[in-house]
Amino acid sequence: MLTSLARMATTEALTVQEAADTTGWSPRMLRYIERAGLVVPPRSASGYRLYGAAELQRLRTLRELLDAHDVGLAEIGFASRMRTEPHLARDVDGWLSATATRPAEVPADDWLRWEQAKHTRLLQHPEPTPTN
Amino acid sequence: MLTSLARMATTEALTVQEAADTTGWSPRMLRYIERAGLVVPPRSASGYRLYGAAELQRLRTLRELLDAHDVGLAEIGFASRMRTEPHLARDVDGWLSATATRPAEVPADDWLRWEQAKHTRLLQHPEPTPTN
DNA sequence: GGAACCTTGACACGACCGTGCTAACGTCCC
DNA sequence: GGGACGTTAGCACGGTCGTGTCAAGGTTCC
Repeated sequence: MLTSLARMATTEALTVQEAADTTGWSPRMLRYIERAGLVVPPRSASGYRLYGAAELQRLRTLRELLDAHDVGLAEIGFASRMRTEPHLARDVDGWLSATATRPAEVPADDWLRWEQAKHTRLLQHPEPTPTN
Repeated sequence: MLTSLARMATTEALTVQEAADTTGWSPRMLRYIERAGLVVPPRSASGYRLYGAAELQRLRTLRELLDAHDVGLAEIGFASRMRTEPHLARDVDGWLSATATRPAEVPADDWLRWEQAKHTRLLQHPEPTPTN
């Protein structure tokens, strides 16, 4: 609307609904995203969220990020944790670096089978049927 | 039991139940963990899971990892994804590096408030009460 | 050949994720 | 002062996570 355009020109900040309109997120999700600590807009004196150009950009790229790869807000929230908690990052990376159960005595075709299964990031299609 | 000890000495591999007993996980969880691609033991000709020393060690350290920090299997599964999918890692790290909505015009105490909120990894205690 | 184990598959369940909607109440602005 | 909008809190709902349990069927081994 004209009002929003006017305010944008003057105060350089949008309200939730306006930000929602220009980013494709719903107001509900904008609050949720804030809650997850991913995009936290400043507030007006009376508590209104004020989305500036920076936040809008961030929201759009966030959407692209989620759409591109199959990830959720929780996941990138976790990634964020990994950078702010070096303690955590060290342990997790350390564990993952331990070359998971070195596959030396694996029959080679079995290896291949579970290797593919592993690439289906988590549970998905079951079909393995254990050769019985 | 004696049986398991005997087999361990000879074939160097434990069955699910035995592995469960020595690692503290339940058999159910061992299968779940395998499904998540975190610890995948080789199989016997007839399909039995064979947990060797490497897997057992891995299972114990995994437990420590989860207990130490507040993380779940899904999370470290995601961390694993980050290392095997550089495409993903690049995008996520890139997004996080964008110093989230530079807090220049934030009233400094507000900043502090949402900064702490962010550290409650995701939703938790609500109390903020927006200064109204 | 039978007991004790293994396998997969499924139901169940509480907790959280992602989302929408409604309620109750404050703010903005004409 | 009233309407359009903001704020939070809450219910709801399908989906996933982390678990347990139980069923149906193969294996091991005495």
